[in-house]
Amino acid sequence: MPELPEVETIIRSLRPALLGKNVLSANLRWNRTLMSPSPAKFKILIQGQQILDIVRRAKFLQFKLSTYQLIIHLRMSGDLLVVKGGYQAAIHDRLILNLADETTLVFSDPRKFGRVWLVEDPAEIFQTLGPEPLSSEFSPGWLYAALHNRQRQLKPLLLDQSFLAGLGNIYTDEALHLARLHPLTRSDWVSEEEAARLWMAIRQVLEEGIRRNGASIDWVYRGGDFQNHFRVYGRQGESCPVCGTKIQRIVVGQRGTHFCPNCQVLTNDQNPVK
DNA sequence: CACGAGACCTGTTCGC
DNA sequence: TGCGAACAGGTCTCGT
Repeated sequence: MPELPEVETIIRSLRPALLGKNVLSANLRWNRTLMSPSPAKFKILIQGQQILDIVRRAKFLQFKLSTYQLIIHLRMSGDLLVVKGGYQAAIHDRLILNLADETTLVFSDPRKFGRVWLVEDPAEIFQTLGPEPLSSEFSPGWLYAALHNRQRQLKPLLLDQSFLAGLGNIYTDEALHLARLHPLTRSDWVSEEEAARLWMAIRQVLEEGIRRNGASIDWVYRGGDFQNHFRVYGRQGESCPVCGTKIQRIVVGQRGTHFCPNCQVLTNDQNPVK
């Protein structure tokens, strides 16, 4: 699914097209997309709501409306697009919002994992999220302390949204390679210097992802071009851009994990997490 | 607390 | 060509 940079890119494209617009009606085409309230209530409550602002929290899109907030998580295959003029629903459309001025906001999601909420206050949805990696709250010192609070493998820990909010499978692999840390490294074995490197790497890959308008892989094309600049993700068998060693793919926590066995050496292999 | 497996879903690509 | 397996940007729940 989209990770932080893809969500950020989508929001930046939606904002100018949607701010100030009123919602006329909603067409929910797959009930399980909607977490709350009930479909009937949702259709009534969202009518007449004006879109005042659209912001991002972790991988969630947060639409601030007149009274309520529309919260959307795109999960693996969700996408949002704005169509001007008449719109004919397509096969994978799960929620369609008809807006003023012949404008349509379409939530398309082939795999049906995406979720939508309409709430007065999203605090409950966000309450378990860790810090934003691009905020000042996320500092090298915080990261070092947080890593030492746990005994987890780095890769699954960085994917854990309650630890740090926004990284997904691609940017985690990219950040670990840039930081020269093996995905299975024990979090509490990371030195201060390594933590600082990881902090810098996370910032750098996310910022580059945003600068390149995100990554588009598979058939879910969103226009970004970060996929052409991956260091290791999906490049198993190819040469490491730093040292030329063949990039390896292993499975960690049921996620494909890509790394350079020469640049990213496991220093605690005598003391694995499990 | 930490991990692995299974579930939720559909579509594409890979391997024989 | 065909067909099943493997795989995909995420997250939740359960058992150990």
